[in-house]
Amino acid sequence: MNISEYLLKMSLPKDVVEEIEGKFVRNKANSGDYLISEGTVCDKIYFLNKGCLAMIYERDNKIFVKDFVFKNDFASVYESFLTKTSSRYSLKAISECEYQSISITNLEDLYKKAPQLKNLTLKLTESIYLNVTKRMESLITLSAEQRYLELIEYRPNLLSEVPLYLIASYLGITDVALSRIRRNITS
Amino acid sequence: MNISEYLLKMSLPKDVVEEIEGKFVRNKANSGDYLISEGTVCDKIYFLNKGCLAMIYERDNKIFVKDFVFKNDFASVYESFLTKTSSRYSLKAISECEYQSISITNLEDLYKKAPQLKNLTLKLTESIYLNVTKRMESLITLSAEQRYLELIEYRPNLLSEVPLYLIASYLGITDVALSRIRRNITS
DNA sequence: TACATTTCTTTACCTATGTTAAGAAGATTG
DNA sequence: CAATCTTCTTAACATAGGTAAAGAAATGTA
Repeated sequence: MNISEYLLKMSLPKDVVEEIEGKFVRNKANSGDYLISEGTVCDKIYFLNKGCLAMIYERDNKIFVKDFVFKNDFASVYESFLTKTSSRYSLKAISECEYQSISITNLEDLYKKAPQLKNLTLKLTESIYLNVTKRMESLITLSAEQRYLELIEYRPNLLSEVPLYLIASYLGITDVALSRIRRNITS
Repeated sequence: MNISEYLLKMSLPKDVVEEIEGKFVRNKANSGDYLISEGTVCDKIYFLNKGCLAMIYERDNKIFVKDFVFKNDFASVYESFLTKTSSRYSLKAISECEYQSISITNLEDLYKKAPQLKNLTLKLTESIYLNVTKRMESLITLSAEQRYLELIEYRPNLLSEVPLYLIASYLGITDVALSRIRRNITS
């Protein structure tokens, strides 16, 4: 899947989609590469064609996973992108990736030519808002075990694509705690 | 402060602001009143002129506070509003409140007449996204005590306007745990 | 294939927070 | 003002999850 198919699904007209597609630059990343590094301003929006990304935050030898991005979805360090301030997160490839990206300048040009796109941006912002909200609710209302079960039900491919210590971090627990939880479940 | 002052600050032209203001209906609520009840669709956006609201979720005799709303800010059960599905949350007045509200129908009419307003909506969605994100980060990276200290620094008026057991819930802990934390701090 | 590195699991011990229950303090109502 | 209800604190005990360290398993590399 490429970005055109995605945009057509969102019922944008074909000519607009072609213009948008043209502004997106194709790229590859190896596992471990950083698309965005902590401390820099994220001035791009990415669309992931293949592979898996993690938005992470490193401190005191610990790693905090803010979110995962799977293929056929958009990615950006939105706080940095929206506020044009330097990002507290890195966007890191955790497998071999293929992606497309567009700069904020090109995106704003497109807004002028295709105002419908602003709707798309609004929808994307809404969609990531709904995601963060759901996750926050899980953190407050569920136990770590419940969150883990919910996660693998909701994103079954996660286990095969992402190392457990990153999943643990995403759940807000240590790898040791996750290991314990997994043992309890299988027994 | 009323909604006009707020909108003028966001540099919307005066005539647009007046039209918007006209579509907002003024209302009052007593402490304990529900503006929106769990299970209904939230089809309004509120602007709080006075008082304090809590977005809550009740289950098994427990109460989960999703967010507080203070005066001079907008409120809505956004997931319900955005997706037009029934809300899992209630919006409850926790003090004497005065507010203004606009229905989604009227809001969409305004979009047609004043497309700039869509920008405002985007900005609001972005702003609540930034809030939820910040809170989720706190939940993952900080201890309950750190979250409490951060909260009272960031929202110093909270302690005087909101009962502690609601603050505890917002922090993701019990009232008992918060009481312990407060004792440790003052000693 | 052998060695090195990364990821995962296990153990032992520690701490923060949950649960339940009781009482104190404060607020509300007849 | 007394009675009632709500909120806050404290105590005692239970449990989930953290920390550190070690080894096992898996993966990557010379």
